[in-house]
Parts: sequence; structure tokens; C-alpha cells
Amino acid sequence: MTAARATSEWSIQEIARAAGTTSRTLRYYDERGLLRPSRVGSNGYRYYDQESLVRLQRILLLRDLGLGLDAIVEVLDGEQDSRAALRAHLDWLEHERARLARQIASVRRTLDALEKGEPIMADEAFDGFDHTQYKDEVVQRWGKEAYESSDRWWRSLSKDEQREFQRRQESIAADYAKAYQAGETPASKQVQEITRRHLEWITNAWGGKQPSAEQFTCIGQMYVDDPRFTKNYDKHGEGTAAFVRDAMKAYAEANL
Amino acid sequence: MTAARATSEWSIQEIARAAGTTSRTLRYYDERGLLRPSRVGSNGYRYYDQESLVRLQRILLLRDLGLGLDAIVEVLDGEQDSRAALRAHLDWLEHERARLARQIASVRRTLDALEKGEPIMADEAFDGFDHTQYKDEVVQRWGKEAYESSDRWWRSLSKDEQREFQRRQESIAADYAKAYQAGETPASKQVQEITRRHLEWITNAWGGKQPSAEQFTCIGQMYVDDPRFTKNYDKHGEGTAAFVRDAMKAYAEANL
DNA sequence: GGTGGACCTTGACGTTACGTCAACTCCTAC
DNA sequence: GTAGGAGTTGACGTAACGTCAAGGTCCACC
Repeated sequence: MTAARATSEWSIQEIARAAGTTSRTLRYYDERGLLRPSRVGSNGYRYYDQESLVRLQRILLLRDLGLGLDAIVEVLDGEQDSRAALRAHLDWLEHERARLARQIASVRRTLDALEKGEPIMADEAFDGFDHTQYKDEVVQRWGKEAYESSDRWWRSLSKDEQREFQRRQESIAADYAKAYQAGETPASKQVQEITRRHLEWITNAWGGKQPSAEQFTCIGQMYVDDPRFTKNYDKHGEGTAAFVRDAMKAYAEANL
Repeated sequence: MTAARATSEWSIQEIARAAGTTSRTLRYYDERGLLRPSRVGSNGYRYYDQESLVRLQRILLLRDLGLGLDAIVEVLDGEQDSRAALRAHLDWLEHERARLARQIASVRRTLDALEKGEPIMADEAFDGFDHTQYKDEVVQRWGKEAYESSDRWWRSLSKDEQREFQRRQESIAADYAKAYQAGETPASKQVQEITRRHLEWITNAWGGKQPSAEQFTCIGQMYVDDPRFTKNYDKHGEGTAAFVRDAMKAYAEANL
């Protein structure tokens, strides 16, 4: 009978094992002020009690939920607002899940392409006008001759011209983003002017044939639906792709 | 006319913008040997050409797929095995997705508990015998009196006894894991001996009442179905929970 | 031909949440 | 007394860059 330990306290290893973590982690939490030992012996040994264990388990729970240590401190210490913190975290988790789903789809596509013997091409290459990558979709959506005409036209360009073309696209995307962030509406005059340039650019890319209203709208929708295009616009700020889609729809209804 | 730049090359900033990344990243890739500039001026400036751009875009694609830089090198340089690498990566992604889904469910439960005014408790507290956390499920699955009897029994223990009880569970779980990793089958004599101890332990936890064959099997299934329990076993190695379930099923069929 | 500003270089430190030594002390058992 | 199993602090390493800092280069304009 070790009566001296009647108040039930544990060494660092014991509590670590009990909670399923390591002693190093506990020392780190001590250093960060997340979890202090309930008692420190004259020899420097750390001892933990029941209350420590509970706090530790709550810490590990929150950590497993993906929170950073700073966030855990906030939740545990300012517990009145833990619901808000958790809700924010839930949002983040769902964003992550959506991102993962896109990644999985993308890896699958890449694998399919590889098994068909096609080379790996970057998603953002030439804003989706890399025809080896998008051939299937383009053919399916707009027909074989649309693809081939666009392809012939593209190949006819010099590298410099291709680059110039790409730069124009970049410039248009950046202008859309700027307008979006300035709070303009998709149907505003300034934005519709950008969209006019955009249409001009697509018409060029189609070898001079202007898309119909329906086709133009459809391309806009694709910017939102297809993550490879979405990324191209949303890299300037989330929501840009949707903004572009709306602008294109408005333009098509008014002018095409 | 600057004829010297007819072969179309870009400065570090230009190519960074074109590919949607930063110059720091390009310097880092150079340092890591991932992407060397096509030319380095006498002043030390890095210049990149079309080929660089393509390689960079493939790098960024793979990076967005979540691969580490070392893995990217492997894929790009030993391209014959890229399919295997991607398939392995796909597996990992789907594991991640499953983990995320569990996290989301867990955060939702935590939020629900908070809104009902219950405290946050760690999932792994006492291997699921924390009754404030598991009350709902226990009551629903085995009835109110089973819960209350177990609860009374648990509260009657001293802290030391509770701790001892928890340690026994840890020991059983560790033994299962060891047997599993040694390649033993769930129905083997050694494993069934562990299961006998496990049953003894559960019987204790139930205040002395031995579970029926059906209840015992059901508990085993729960270890797999409920992530809070799964984690408790799988922290010793993935698949341990399923192994335990099989062992319990075998034991129930043979002895209960 | 000077000047200002944008762009380039290398170098070094910061980031997260610990893992992994290294060197040393402490406790317990035989 | 000694072996070995804990405990301690301290320091460095991790992945993939971001972010200064200090200094050289380029280009357009006056």
C-alpha cells in the first residue's frame, strides 16, 4: 500500500499511454501552456492528476477534429464561444471535403489518360485550350468539327503567338477579378466590356467562328462546373468563376 | 526589335505569373533540382523557356493532386511507374476522405452536444465507458437498466480502481494488436484466450452480468462501426478493430 | 549621364506539432 | 554498487515555401 499516492496521480509516461499519446507531446503542451502538470516534483518530474487527464483528452479530441493548438486554447479557455469556433471549423472541413472530391476526380482522370497512353498535361495549360487534355469534352460538347477547327487554328500559331494568346486570357481573367472585387455587378457596363473582349478572344480561339448565345452561356457554366476551369478563374479570388459565368450569361442574352 | 529574344524565354516573374505561382517557389524548385532554368544569364538571372513551362505546369498539377515534391520527381523522371504512384496516391486520398467524413460527423455530434448543454468529452475516455458521452447509444442498444447498472457499478469504483480498469482494457487491446500483427487468426487458441479476458472485462463492466452471444457479437460490430471505438483499437494498427470483431464473433459462437 | 523604381540575386530565419537524438540525472531492484 | 529504465532540458530536423534584408541589375525618363 503506497498511501502517499492515494490522490491518484500519474507520471508523464503513464498519462501519455492512458490517453494514447507520447511524453514528448505532453512536454510540448506544457511548454506551450496548453496543459500544465498538476504537480512538479523537486526533481523536476511532472505529475498529472484526473483533471489533467480530462483536459488532455479534450485537447486530443479537438486536435483530432483538426484544430490547431492555438485554436484549441481558444476553445478550451474561452469556452463560451466554442460553438462558433466549431461551426467555423465545420465549414472548413466541408470545404476540404469538396476539395478532396475534386482531387480524387482529377487523379482518376489522370490515371485514365495514362492508361490510354496519353501524356500527363497540366490542367491549366492554356486555359483549357490544350486539346490533348480537353479533346474528349470538347468533342462531346460541341462536335468533332468544332474541335478540329480549333485544333488546326491553334497548331497554326507560332509559340510566340500561342504565348501571346495565353497572356490575353490571363489579362481578361485578371480584369474580371478586379471588377468582381471592386463590387461591380456582372451586368454592369464595365464588366460587359470585359466580356466583349472575352467573346472576341473565344471567337479567335474558335478559328473566327463566333459562338451562339447558347454556346457562350454553356462555356460560362463550364467555368463553374469543371474544376480545371474554375481554378483558372478562382485563383484570382474565390467566386470569380461564378462571376464570369453570370457576366457571360448576361452578355449572351443581351447581344447574341 | 529585340531579335535576341526570338526564341521566347521568360524571366522568373513572368513564368511564375503565367503558371500561377511565385518566384520564390521557382527558386526553391531550382534548389531542389525539380526545375532548372533553361538558361542562366551572366548576371545570375534565371530564364525559362516553353519546355520549362510545360514541366512546371506538370509539377503544379501533381502538387495540386497532393503529391510531395520527392514523389513528383519520381513520377516525372521515372514515368513508367507513374501509374502505380498515382494509384497509391488515390488510395491515400480515399482514406483521407473517409477520415474527413468521420471528422465531420464527430464535429457535428460535438456541436449537438454543446447545444444541448452537455460538456465536451473526449472520444476515447475510458474506452467508451464514459457514460455521459455514450449514454444515448447504450440506452438505445441495450436498454435503460443495462446502462444504469453499468453506470452505478462504474461510479462505485474508486479513482484508482477506475484507472486499473482502464489499464486492463489497454492491455487487452495491445494483446489483440500484437496477435494480429503476428499474423494469427481471430479463431486461433491464443486469440480466443485474449477474447476470454475481454469477455471477463466486459462482464465486470456490466456489473457482473455476462452478455449474451448476440450482445457480445454486437459489441464487436460496434467496435468497427463507431469511429470512436474503432480508433481505440486501430491506434495500435489499422485493421485491429475488425480483427477484434471477428475474434469476438468466433468466441460468441463457440462459447456463449 | 544620372536617377528612380521595378526586378533580380543569395542568405537567413519563421512556420506546425511534434520526432529524434544527446547528455545528464533520478529511482528502483538485485 | 551497479544496471537499466524513467525522467529532465536542449538542440536540431521536418515540408514547402513566406518573408524580410542587403545588395546588384535593368530600363525608362529627364
